This record gives sequence, C-alpha cells and structure tokens, in this order.
Amino acid sequence: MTSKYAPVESCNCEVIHEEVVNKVRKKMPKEETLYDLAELFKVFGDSTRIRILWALDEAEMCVCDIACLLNMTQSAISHQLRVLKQAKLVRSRKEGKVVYYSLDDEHVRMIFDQGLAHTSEK
Amino acid sequence: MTSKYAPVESCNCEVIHEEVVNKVRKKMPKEETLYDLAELFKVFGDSTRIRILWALDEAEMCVCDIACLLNMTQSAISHQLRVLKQAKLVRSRKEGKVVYYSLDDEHVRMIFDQGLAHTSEK
DNA sequence: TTATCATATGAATAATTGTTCATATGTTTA
DNA sequence: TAAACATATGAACAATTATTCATATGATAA
Repeated sequence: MTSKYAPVESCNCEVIHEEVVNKVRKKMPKEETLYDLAELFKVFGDSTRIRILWALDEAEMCVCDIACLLNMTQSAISHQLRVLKQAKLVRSRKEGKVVYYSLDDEHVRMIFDQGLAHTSEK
Repeated sequence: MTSKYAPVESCNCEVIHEEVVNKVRKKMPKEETLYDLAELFKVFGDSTRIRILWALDEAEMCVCDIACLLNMTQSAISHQLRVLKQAKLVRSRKEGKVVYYSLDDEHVRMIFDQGLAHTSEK
C-alpha cells in the first residue's frame, strides 16, 4: 500500500515543465483505478503465488497437491490461496473433504506472457 | 521475496492426486524464471510506481515534474525511479541539471491493459 | 569562486507481509 | 459414536519496504 504516510501538501520543487504536467494530469486515470491496479499486481508479486497460479493454469488441483508440488506446508498454501481467491484470480470447488482450486481469470496467462517477455529480454 | 524461511522438507500431507502433481511438475518452469517474474510484478505492485509508469507512458518527464504531478516529495520519487530503472522499466537522459525519465519497455502498456481488464471486470 | 538548483542517496522508521505453529472446522470412515 | 483427514484461520514473528529527513553530488548561473 502507498498511502501509509500523511498526504504531502506539495512537491518541494518548482514546476519545470508546467504544460507537460498539466497535459499528463488531465490524462491520468482516477487514483482509485491505479490503486486497484497496483493491488492486483501486488498479488502477482510473490513467487509462491506465481507458482500456484502457474500450476493451476496447467490443472485443477487440491490444496494438498499444491503443497506437495511446491514443497511447502498446507497452511502456507492455504493462506496464499485465500489471497488469490480474494483477488478473484482463482475459484474453488468442494468435493467432500477436498477443495479443488482452479484459475478464475482469462487474463492471468496474458499477464504472465507479457511479464515473461520483459524478464527474458532484459 | 519468498525464500525467507528455511526450505520445508516436504508437505505435511499425503499426495492425493499423484499423477496430476507429476504432470504439472514436469511442466513447471525453472524456479528462477518464476522468481524473476514475481520480482517484476512486485515492481508494478505499488501505486506510486504504477502512477509514475502511467505518467511516463504519456510523456517524458523530469523528477521534479513527476513529484509535482503526484504531489509527493522529490526524494520519494527519486527513490522509486531508481527501483523502476533497476527493473529496466524506465530509462533516463540527462540535460544539464535536469534528468528526464521515459518508459523503457514496450510491454508496460500491455501489462497495464491486462491488469485493467481484470480489475474492471470483477 | 560562490550560490543556487535538480537530483541522488544513506539512515531511520513505521507499516506491511509471508510463513510457522497451534488449533478450529467440517467431512468421511470405522 | 470416535478417529482420521483435508482445509481454514488467528496470532506471532521475521523480513521487507515506502517514505521522511538530512545531506551529498554535480551542473549552471551570478
């Protein structure tokens, strides 16, 4: 999160290129829009969650399976699945004791691909 | 970062669907690849940086201008520009005292668009 | 030179966060 | 019923991080 600190009243320097600043200011989306966007990318910004998403893009899996695949505790995975579910990136389906998770968004793959395009080039 | 804790020796539950786990395991990318991907998205996961990237997608700007636009201190912006530069998402150009920053990646816009497609739908 | 200005940077701090541990919940099986 | 099992969850802790403040750097102007 960013608005952890008290809002700054103004930048502490002169505006050098006022026209540019005004032009860009007009085009900026609502604060909330960019905040939500950052919140979404924050969810992608953890390698455990990235690995879970990647795995679920291959197959629907239960919590146990994911924990085993990633060699992590069931608790850690469960906590992260919760985050992913709140972000509406995964959905779950219950069958007896077992809860199956799967991807709940068609954009995940696209986001991955664009990210990979960047990281593999640089 | 994720590997902050000692590696877990194994998940603490039985494998329920061994075939699925094995199938997915074979298809998983290298650990490092997914780690780098998470590191990239972490950079997008802060609203100050998202706003900077968005602004720079509209126009090349100097540090002062960005600080003014976002109503934040020059120092805070400078620190974040450093992060963005290390991630190779922005580049800089010096002209006298003034340093101009601009986007250094053609994928930024695409990543934004996919992210927005998600956040605006849900 | 000296003053001023734009930017960068190191240290400190407060807030956030991912995992662990213990335990709770809810389902199936004996 | 009780036991076993899969999953969820709350508290605690360690690690990370975004900003602030003070100051350094480097360029221009006086």
